[in-house]
Amino acid sequence: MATGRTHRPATRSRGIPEATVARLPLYLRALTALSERSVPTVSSEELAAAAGVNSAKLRKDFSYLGSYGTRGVGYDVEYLVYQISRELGLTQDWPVVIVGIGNLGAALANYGGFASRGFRVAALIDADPAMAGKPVAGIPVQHTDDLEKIIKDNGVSIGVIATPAGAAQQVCDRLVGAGVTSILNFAPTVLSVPDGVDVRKVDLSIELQILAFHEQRKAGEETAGEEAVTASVPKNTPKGPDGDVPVVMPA
Amino acid sequence: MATGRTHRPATRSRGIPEATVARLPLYLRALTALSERSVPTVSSEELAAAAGVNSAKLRKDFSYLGSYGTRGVGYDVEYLVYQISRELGLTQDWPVVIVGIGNLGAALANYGGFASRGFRVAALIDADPAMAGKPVAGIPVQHTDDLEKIIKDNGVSIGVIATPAGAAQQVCDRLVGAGVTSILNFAPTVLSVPDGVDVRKVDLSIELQILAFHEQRKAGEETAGEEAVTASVPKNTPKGPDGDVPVVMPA
DNA sequence: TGTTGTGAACCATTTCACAGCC
DNA sequence: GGCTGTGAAATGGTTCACAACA
Repeated sequence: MATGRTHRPATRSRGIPEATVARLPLYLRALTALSERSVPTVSSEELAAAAGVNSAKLRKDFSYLGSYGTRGVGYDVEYLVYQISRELGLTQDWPVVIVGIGNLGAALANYGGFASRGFRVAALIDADPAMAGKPVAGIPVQHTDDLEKIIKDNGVSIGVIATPAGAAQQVCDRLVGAGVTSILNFAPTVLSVPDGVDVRKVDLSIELQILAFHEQRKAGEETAGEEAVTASVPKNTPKGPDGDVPVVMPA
Repeated sequence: MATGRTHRPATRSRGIPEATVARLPLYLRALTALSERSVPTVSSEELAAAAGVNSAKLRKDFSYLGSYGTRGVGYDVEYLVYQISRELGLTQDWPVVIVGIGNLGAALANYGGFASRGFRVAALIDADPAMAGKPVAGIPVQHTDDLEKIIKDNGVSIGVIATPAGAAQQVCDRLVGAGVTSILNFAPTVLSVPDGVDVRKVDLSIELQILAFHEQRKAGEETAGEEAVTASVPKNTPKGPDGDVPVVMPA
């Protein structure tokens, strides 16, 4: 969902399909759980079940990374955890700033899973002078005036926008101007960014509307007499990696 | 079970592609903004720009809904707003419950865009007895014990899960048992649900990891020639080839 | 034997390009 | 002349099915 032309045409063998990239975090999470239970190896079938995908897809996904499995046996859990982490760039530290410390921004700052995987909240930024200095999740909020300096001092390349929609584009422009090249946008707006900058968006309202669409169709289904089909609707939204079937996961 | 011969006859005529459905909310938002500015008509080019897609895609998307445009002129804004709203099921009221009123759940409850389009927060539910009765966003929190009753009394078919990961599956099971057929999951877990139940997930950590992947790639771009780590690397070595820092994540 | 890795078939989505209509 | 609506081509992603191999 990057905007416009992102990075490079040089379609090297190094090119991992976007759909695969989007599933790697899912595999990683399932693998981490296995690792914590000291499970040494896992088959594609088991891991796929834990990640909620089918095994053929998982094997194909892994084949883009290399041949990390052992035929007749499966995959070494620790080894895969490391390889996927490395592929995702999680073996390095990613300082992140959150801009807009309202309800949502504060919730994000407090979100634990944030820090756990190489991401570190380097700074919180808000436009309200009254918030300046107040600690949220143990981190003092800084004023928007210092945005550029904060970005540069901390070497931030990933920014999270949790401002109201009206402020989002302006904040985005400043982040990009200061050197941020990846943005996670929670504001309900389409952001416009130059080439080379990635934007991903998270939008509650859109997700609900998509659910409503399917919900409405389910309701109308009983009355639609012509279809003999339908023991199951095309559930499951093949948009990203889907949340669908199985299982597990502690903490 | 998902593995059985699932030869499902494709749902024809009424079948709007999932990718199109996922973009309708985007179009709707852009159209609503135009409507508020009293713009009477838009071309596919203009609307596409506002929604952040290209115009061919937009026209193709609209063609699945019907022929709502006028050649040589464009689309009537009000008319399209209505058609898309109807298609998405937003002309009816959708009572929603939020389960798990922590930082995130409270932020969601306070989120304005929620109520704006047919979605109404019918109840807030939390497992902590100490929260019971306390108002969040003007709505009193109710205890999990009453979950089933709340769902039924309010005719809720959409549930939002904002609990810790460990509680999510159990909450999900109870929601589904009580009649919920669409779930928006904020907990970092793969939920298992029966056929006919839709799950969409929103996962901050996954989004960041996807960004990190691209970010890493950008960084490696200038200094090309990344060495290929491949099958020649001995397995069972959770250590990188060279001095790479192997970060195996903690909880 | 059991399970991976992968061509090849299949399916979905995007993009192109232009005919059709205002 | 301008803009929509849509076949057809191109691209991207998923699933099948089986050979390779520890």
